[in-house]
Amino acid sequence: MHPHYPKNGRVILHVDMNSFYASVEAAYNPELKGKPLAIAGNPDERRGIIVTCSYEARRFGVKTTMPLWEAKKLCPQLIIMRPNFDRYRSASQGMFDILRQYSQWVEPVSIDEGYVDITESYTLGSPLFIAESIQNQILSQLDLPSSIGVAPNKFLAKTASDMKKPMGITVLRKRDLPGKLWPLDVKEMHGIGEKTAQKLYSMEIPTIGELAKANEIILKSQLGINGLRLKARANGQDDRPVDPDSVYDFKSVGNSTTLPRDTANQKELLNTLNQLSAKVASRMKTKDTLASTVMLTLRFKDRKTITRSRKLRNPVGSQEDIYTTAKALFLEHWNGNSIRLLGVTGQDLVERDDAALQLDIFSFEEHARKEPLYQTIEKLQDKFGKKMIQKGFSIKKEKRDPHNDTSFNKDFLRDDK
DNA sequence: TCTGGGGTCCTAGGACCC
DNA sequence: TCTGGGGTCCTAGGACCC
Repeated sequence: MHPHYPKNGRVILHVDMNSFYASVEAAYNPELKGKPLAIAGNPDERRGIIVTCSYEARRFGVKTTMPLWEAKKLCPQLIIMRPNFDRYRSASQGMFDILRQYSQWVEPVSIDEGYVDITESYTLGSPLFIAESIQNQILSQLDLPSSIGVAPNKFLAKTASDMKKPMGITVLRKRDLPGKLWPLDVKEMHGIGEKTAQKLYSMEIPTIGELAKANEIILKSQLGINGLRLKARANGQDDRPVDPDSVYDFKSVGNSTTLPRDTANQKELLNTLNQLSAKVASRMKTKDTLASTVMLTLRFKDRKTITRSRKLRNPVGSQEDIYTTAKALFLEHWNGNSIRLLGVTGQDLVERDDAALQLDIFSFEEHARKEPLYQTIEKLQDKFGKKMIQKGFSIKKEKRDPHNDTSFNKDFLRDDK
């Protein structure tokens, strides 16, 4: 299935779109080019934050996740737009279509970045030539800037694409590590966030180079197996394959909302919960999936957040079923304090057809206890047809072929991400 | 005037089973 | 009498990423 691993290694690209949402808006409306532009998630100014901003805005100190009011203070002439997800989705689709012209081994990571394994694409030119060609094509066809990392594995490719923005191409080979990677602060490393960086500092591991030669016993005791993985990455080791199928393996579907104001009004909260359940149900329907577990998220006024979940005997997909469980969890666990955010998530997802089958086998067992077996079999024959029953329920869904599957864009890109 | 919304993966304790 | 060791499932929380 996956490209074999040649003796002389793989060639992986990581393509990362620069300030994607803002760039797409500027491509739609060229008057926005060269101006400080920010996309803000929430129209409410009190709670709004910057999702993406142009490089011009960054020059004023505006950053992603910054509250809107703060950004305006730093840059009064900042142009603020709401997100237009349809535009971003179609731009993303265009970008991945371009990548697939160079290799079938394309793994979308998010709406604006992906990996390409070009090990077997050598007939098209050198890796650097392919990277330049992709970058030029994305710019000329979509009017969008990107950065590309070229490396022997995913981690180094990801790290490389981050090194030169916007419109950079960076090659990162193993022999480049001492000069280019090891001098960097550990907090620059993908996979190390605030907490882990602080732990590493206190262990006197301030740079990626120190991490690369750190004591594994100590690393494991402080950071678990993640510590060992980080050390391997720091040494340029990463054998994760580029997997075009991973996009289908979603594990959960959730919707949440920060309320316009904190409230302890039960009716209002349940009403919101109902709306969130409807969103989750409709998204699960387009993904043709059911949830075996429903999770409720509550964030209180002080931002303390709790989750409560329940595994169900039978998977659910309807708005009513999801809401019933979410509501029950809410009534069981809400302490009456003011709520800032509510969320509903479906987890343990199963495909709809498989779920229906499970249900019927379950009811088969139920019925078999209560009535003569032949009656049950007759009923099931009515339902499935005689052939299916004779086959003994061995009805398997065909495995999807991602390279010949037009539902790709529907599933992955049409869903708000 | 504080800090959105969508996810993934890992850990850890308790229940339960053999 | 007074208690092993291993495994899985469920639930909750935390770290991280875009």
